[in-house]
Amino acid sequence: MPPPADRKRSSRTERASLAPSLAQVAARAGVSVATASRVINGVANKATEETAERVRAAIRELGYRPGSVGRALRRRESRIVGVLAANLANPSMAAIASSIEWSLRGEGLVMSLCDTHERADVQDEYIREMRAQLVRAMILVGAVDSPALDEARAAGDTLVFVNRPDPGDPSSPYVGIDNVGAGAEIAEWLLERGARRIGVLHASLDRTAGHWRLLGLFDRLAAAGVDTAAIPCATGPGLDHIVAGYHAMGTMLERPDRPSVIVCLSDLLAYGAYRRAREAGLDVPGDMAFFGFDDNPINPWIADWLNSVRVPSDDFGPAIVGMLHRLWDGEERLAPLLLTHQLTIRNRRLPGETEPVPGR
Amino acid sequence: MPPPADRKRSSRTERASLAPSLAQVAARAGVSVATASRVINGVANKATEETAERVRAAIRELGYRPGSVGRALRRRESRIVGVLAANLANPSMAAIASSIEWSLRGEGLVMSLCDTHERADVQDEYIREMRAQLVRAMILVGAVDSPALDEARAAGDTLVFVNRPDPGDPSSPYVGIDNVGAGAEIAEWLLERGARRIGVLHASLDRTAGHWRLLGLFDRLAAAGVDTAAIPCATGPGLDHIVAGYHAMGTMLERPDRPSVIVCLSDLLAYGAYRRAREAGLDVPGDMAFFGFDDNPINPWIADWLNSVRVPSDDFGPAIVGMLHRLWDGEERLAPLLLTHQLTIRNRRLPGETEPVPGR
DNA sequence: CCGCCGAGGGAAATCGATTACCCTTGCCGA
DNA sequence: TCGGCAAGGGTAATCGATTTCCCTCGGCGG
Repeated sequence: MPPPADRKRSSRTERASLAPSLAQVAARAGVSVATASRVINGVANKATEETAERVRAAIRELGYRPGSVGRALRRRESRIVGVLAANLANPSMAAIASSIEWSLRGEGLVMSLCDTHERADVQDEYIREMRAQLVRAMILVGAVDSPALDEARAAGDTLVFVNRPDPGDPSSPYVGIDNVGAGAEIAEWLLERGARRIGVLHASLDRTAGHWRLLGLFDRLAAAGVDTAAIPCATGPGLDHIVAGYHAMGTMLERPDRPSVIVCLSDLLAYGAYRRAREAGLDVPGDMAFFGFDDNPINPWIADWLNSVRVPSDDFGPAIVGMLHRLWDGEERLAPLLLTHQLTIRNRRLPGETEPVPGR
Repeated sequence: MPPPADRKRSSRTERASLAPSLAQVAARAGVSVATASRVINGVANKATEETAERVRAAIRELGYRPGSVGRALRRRESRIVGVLAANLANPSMAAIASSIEWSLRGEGLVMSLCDTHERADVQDEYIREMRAQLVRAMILVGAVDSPALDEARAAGDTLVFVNRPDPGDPSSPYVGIDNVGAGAEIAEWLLERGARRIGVLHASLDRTAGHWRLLGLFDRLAAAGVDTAAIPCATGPGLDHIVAGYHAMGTMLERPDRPSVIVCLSDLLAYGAYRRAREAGLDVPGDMAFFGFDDNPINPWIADWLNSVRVPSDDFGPAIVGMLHRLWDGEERLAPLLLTHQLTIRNRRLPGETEPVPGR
């Protein structure tokens, strides 16, 4: 609640022309506002074709467009969909947001985009504001646990969780990729190639996609008899994955058993690690191979040293909108929707490893 | 106007709990809605401290928050600011959008983000929708000429143009960088180094930042006696700068007088060109030096071959919000606000050029 | 001829917050 | 003592669109 609120915007209130209202349309067409409204909304058996045409003509002549605010007030639901992203600086989240925006537009909806910066208090503030806007749904791309989130869930708001399941209720609608499976695929590839000296770089593992990616990676390796406890892991401080990757790589390079394959739990970590490795005089990918996750669209252009798991950013929008429709249609328990990822290998050679195991 | 409109959302209308209204707060505090409203908005001399405290207590107990929709309807102005970006897939625009979002949040405003895809019809649709939402302002990051834009300007809406001036009125409020100056700085650097074999890659030059960058570059070169008409320029089709850069580079490589320095009018063009050059067997930056514009934040990490002009993305939000306040305060003719860019040189060596001219 | 039904359409309530306008009380100066 | 004024607060209009009632008119079956 902003206590004083600046009230000095008066000079600007004198807008040149106000948008025409439904009342003006009705007057011009010689009908009541009720009838005009019904024509606009296509209510059947409520107007002669001739009447309807008069209304439509008036709309055209005045350049009328229904005011979203009045409509939202009455319907108790606006045409806005709130999208709360944990970190817009991450290009993969930005790409997902962009995909969502485009799909919403196809439905006549508008995206309101917020960056929670992974902070519960900021997320709370935005959730409350979105609810005050009577948004039609909220899409949380990387949600954190917070009181307002609980309120929204309890109030029966339409919520879709993306990339990270609802921290407060695992059964909430979810769209993402199979992070465990993706981790396992990298493990599989490394096993086939006989990679031994593996290292892992990660940022926060608390409730993040990274947690599951690591799980899938290690489970598959362990199942093949690898002692995963002996695999060196490094991390770095901070929310910025690039910087974290840079520092984590610094730690990794100090180890006596320096790995030759670095699996980074996100592309950004790999970017930071890449620079650190090169500063240390290493040749990439000659001396060290890298794996990432997300497969940023720029990788094929300027980072062909990076193998990664492609996340189908463009599929998120349609998938999420589809899920929204099913929720609005009253479907209750929606199974998590896992989009298909794809292991993208740009660099097959592993530095200084034993010979590849012949194809099975 | 969507003709039929699906009316099947009934099952979902049964929200569990409705948000409390001002009337409920007033009732609980034992005052009228008018008084409650005035307490909330901090109207002076309209309530005893004791009364005000009762209202505040009721607000706390009910968890009340003013509904933005009712307020917007009455005030004829919502707390939303529409941001229309020409291309969100471009990380530099996404970074600017992110900066704007963060600054708006500091003002208690909410960003509604739209991607116009450089299309006038999409921009029109969004502008009309934003106006129907009674947005407090619209920020156009790369506007194109369109009818609805004219309407908005004529109606006296608060508009701020970013990166690309208002195509319909050069005197509209503008925030950007000095593209001409930035182009000139690159020219200056090239002249100092004695670079001769220069090539230029560009996408559309129609009313874009690239147009001014090229102008600054060529003017400065021409002033130093270089025959700019002889400088090879190449372009590629499409809206995606990366792909355009890739194809443009293909064209450039076919020329007999292959340049050794490529100035790309955006970083993305450089990314595409980089891959094409490497596919042709060139070593970058050994065989070919690259200049870009925007200086994507990931450059220092994974693209240290690229010299670029840093655009201060983080400064856009504060600058734009500052401009909004001056507009709301009634200031009329705001001079264009040019943020300070910076030439970032990561690679000083020019391949196969004559010796650098000794420092002047 | 009566009752009923459907089509066509209008009047007014409604959503939630703001605000113009009005009323009362107490105090102070003339 | 009276007028005026400021503080404190309530009533109701208002913003724009939707929607619930309600009314009228024709036609049709009984």
